[in-house]
Amino acid sequence: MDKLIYIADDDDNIRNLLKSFLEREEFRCIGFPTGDALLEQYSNSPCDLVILDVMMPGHDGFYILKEIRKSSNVPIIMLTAKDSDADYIQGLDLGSDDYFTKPFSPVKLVSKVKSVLKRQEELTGKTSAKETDDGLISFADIVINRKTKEATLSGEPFPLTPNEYALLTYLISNRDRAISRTELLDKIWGYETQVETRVADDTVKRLRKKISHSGARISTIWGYGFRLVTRSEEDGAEGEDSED
Amino acid sequence: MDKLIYIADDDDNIRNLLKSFLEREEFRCIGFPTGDALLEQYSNSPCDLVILDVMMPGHDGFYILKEIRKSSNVPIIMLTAKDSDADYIQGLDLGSDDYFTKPFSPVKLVSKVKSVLKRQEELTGKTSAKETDDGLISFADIVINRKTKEATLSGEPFPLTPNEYALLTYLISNRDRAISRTELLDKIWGYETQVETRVADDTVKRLRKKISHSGARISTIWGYGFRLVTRSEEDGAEGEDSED
DNA sequence: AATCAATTCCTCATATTTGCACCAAATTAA
DNA sequence: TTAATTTGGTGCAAATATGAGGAATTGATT
Repeated sequence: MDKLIYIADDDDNIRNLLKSFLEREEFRCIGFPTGDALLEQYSNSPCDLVILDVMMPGHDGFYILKEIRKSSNVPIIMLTAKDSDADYIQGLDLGSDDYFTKPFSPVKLVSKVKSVLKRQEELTGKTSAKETDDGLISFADIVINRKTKEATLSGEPFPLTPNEYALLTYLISNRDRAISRTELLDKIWGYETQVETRVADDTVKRLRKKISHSGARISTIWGYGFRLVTRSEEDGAEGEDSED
Repeated sequence: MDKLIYIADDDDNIRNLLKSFLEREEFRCIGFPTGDALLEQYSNSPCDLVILDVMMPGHDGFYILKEIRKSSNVPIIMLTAKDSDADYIQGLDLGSDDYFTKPFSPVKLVSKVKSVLKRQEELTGKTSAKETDDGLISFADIVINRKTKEATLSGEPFPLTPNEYALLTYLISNRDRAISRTELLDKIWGYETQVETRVADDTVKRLRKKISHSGARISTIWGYGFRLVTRSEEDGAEGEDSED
């Protein structure tokens, strides 16, 4: 996973507690005794998630939150001691942020961190190129909106099932290479699922039918997997390098 | 300030240039590679100002301008590559608020954006797509007052239960994206893990019934979750939901 | 205790998606 | 060429997702 988390809390105990729990889950953590210190570090070198206590020496957590929000949409989890703070937070339009009221369960916080990061990844995806930071990715005349989970073909709505959506998004994000069946099964169906190898072919088949009138085509790499190509460059390169 | 600006330009460089300049001034920006993509997004979730390039793949900026003007008086700034009066006049007659000829100064564009928005605010009071300073957020003909926790529909009082209120508020403040069930459970019910429950569906069900006579609709993203859209433009695009 | 509103749970009906079997077609190897 | 393997298409059944109605539960108030 390898995500970097900044934690600001003036209480050493809480900071270290959080660190140990998060590091046990393979997160990298840096703690700060004040929000200002965190902010300073963040502006030099951003991280993947921020945990902010509300009450701290110097500027309070709300101030730091606002400052970070001026330049970043990094997920932020607030820690509050008082219920009144919690009320206040709920009144805010916090967007994708979360809050915890002390005392809280470190286990729950960790799982919250995980789910927040997962959600973030869902939205942002890890696309090589072409991704416009507004959540749109496209290939030929197909545009996928990661935010609304909608796809369009030449501007027309283009209904996709969940699996088809995941497959097409993955293909588009990896347009520059061929993808093996096993990789598709891993990434889209997950490691655990016990399904036939041919299920990927099934979804490819259905997706092919749907995009048959588009400028995109899923070419077969015989004995290996698939690759997304534009219809104009019909004969995509066959056997690329790595196989597995 | 917190205004939302949509930009349509097929040139990634220009789009990103504008975005960075505008975001530096605290505007929120979403870029689109085509006017059609912008139009689609706008109809689902309006913004406070639109910047349109004239020459784009698909429908050109003037067409998009006309389409937007059919339903909205949002300020629109046109970008044109040609320094011809025809463009200027045509643009003005169609109801654009201003135009810039490429190459233009980003600084000037930003100041124009500011002045146009200021004028707009003086004219229409507060018609921001986002939260206004007095704690009001709105969508279609629904207005929610976060301070008093009251809602109105077309000005009429609109009773909501606590869960319905939380759900609707969350949907409205995340109008630009689809929201998964697990996120709703997480945010509104506070469930950490994926419990097998359909409480979210239940509340969605009841909320749908209540807003059935409003301009808003909760569309289902099959296999994923929900998203708030306006009822008026589920028009041309029929199956505009049920995609994932 | 009785009542009421809000929420959750349950069941059923329906629609959609997905996995798989089976066979045909394509590709490779011999 | 033939045989073995891989891939693609059709159709169907199982699994899953959704929505509606209403019953059960909770919690507050009388």
